[in-house]
Amino acid sequence: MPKIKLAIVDDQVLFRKGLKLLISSFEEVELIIQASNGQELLDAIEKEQPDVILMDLKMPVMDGLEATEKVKATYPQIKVILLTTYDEERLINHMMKVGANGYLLKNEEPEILKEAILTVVEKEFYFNDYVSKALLSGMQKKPKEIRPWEGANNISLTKREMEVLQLICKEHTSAEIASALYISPRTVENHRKSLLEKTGAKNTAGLVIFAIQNQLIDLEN
Amino acid sequence: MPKIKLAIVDDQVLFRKGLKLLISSFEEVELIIQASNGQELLDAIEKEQPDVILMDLKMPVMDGLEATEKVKATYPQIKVILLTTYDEERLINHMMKVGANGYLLKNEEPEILKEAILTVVEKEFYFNDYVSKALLSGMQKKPKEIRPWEGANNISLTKREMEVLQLICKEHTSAEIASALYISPRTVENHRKSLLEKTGAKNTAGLVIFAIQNQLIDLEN
DNA sequence: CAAAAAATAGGTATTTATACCTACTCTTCT
DNA sequence: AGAAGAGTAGGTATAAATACCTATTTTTTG
Repeated sequence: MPKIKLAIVDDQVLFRKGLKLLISSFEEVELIIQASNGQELLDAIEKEQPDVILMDLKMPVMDGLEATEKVKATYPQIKVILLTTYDEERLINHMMKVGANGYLLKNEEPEILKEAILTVVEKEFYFNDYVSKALLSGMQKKPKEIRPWEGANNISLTKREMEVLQLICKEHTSAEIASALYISPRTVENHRKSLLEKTGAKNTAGLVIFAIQNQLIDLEN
Repeated sequence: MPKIKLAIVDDQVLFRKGLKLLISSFEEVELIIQASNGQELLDAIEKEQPDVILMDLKMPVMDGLEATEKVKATYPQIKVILLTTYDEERLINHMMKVGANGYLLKNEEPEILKEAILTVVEKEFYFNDYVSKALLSGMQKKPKEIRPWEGANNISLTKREMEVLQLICKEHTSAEIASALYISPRTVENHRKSLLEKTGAKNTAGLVIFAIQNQLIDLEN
């Protein structure tokens, strides 16, 4: 069984040296690249591709997020584990978006590091409890924003109006919405009318803007 | 140490009975509610609140997602584990959004079920590999769908098209845009036409979505 | 239970948007 | 010099959205 080829990217020399020593005690892992920033890493992986990259989040020249994105664009098969000092929940969502396969606190035990490396190779991802919890709380609607269309602006849309609005944002015509909801096109037009009145929009464009500003629709899908 | 109070919600009687028997072998857990749909559950938890709810995703009257949302609105401390037959990746994101604490396939081993129940009580969430992987792939930008109109397609709007698009997003009609730009309404319609063609939008709503996704307009103003 | 709100749907009319054309001028690029 | 694209504008249609109406049924709420 071939060893897992590893790259370390961190601007702190001492941290790299320590990590190198630590990793030399893992029989399954072989350190092939050491870089002090994202640019150095990108230059190095052109010659030889590692299986896993341990990447510091905060680095000069090119930070971990940017570097991860670029690595993944060219070598999607390389697994990237991001390292950071703090448990920055708000960053985790963004990390995952750039394509990182895992996330690890720098003050974890060496066994956890080893487990993370082996896990990303085997399962494509490594999620510890920090990440899972952050992902969860990041995704879940906060009590306040469960119904964002109620409250602040004091505009409350009915269930039907919401459905119609969402279909409008998916570029459907009144007739199409009518068949989708099994109601008359005239009824849809009534809903459109009250949507225009309630939101103060002048036309369909205004309705879409309203929906997006109030996060009533999911731009991703 | 008090037992964990559990509720089961599933429309299939046989499944409920089987689950009940299974759970009776867990010393840490006590089954206090059985319901066959979301509405029954909501009625039942008014009298006594469980610690954990095992909820089927597909149910008549009120499905698992809707029921989860309603339970969480009133009793955010109750942990909800959603059960489903298939590994429906595309649903997982939505499940988490309504506030579920975990997600489990119905064909898991009993030990996994027990682990899931104990884990949600202890850690607020239970993520198995299915979920983690789905979450990850759901969040990561797919190379192809990052921005279909950027890169490969390389949609580039002309100066005029951009101006027209921005005015469309400000809820102006073609006639209004024409006077604003001192050109004929017909010309504006030509620009609209090429905007629809270039962006692949079906109508004004699609144009607005495009403009926002590509940050061509400022949502604040 | 009565009142209010929501959802339903029809009539009629006008305004806007979209489709499919042609065609001229001007600049830019090869 | 010729081609290509951008910007301009007109004709003729149809499709869709919007404006005002009335009116019934169902659901929610006080």
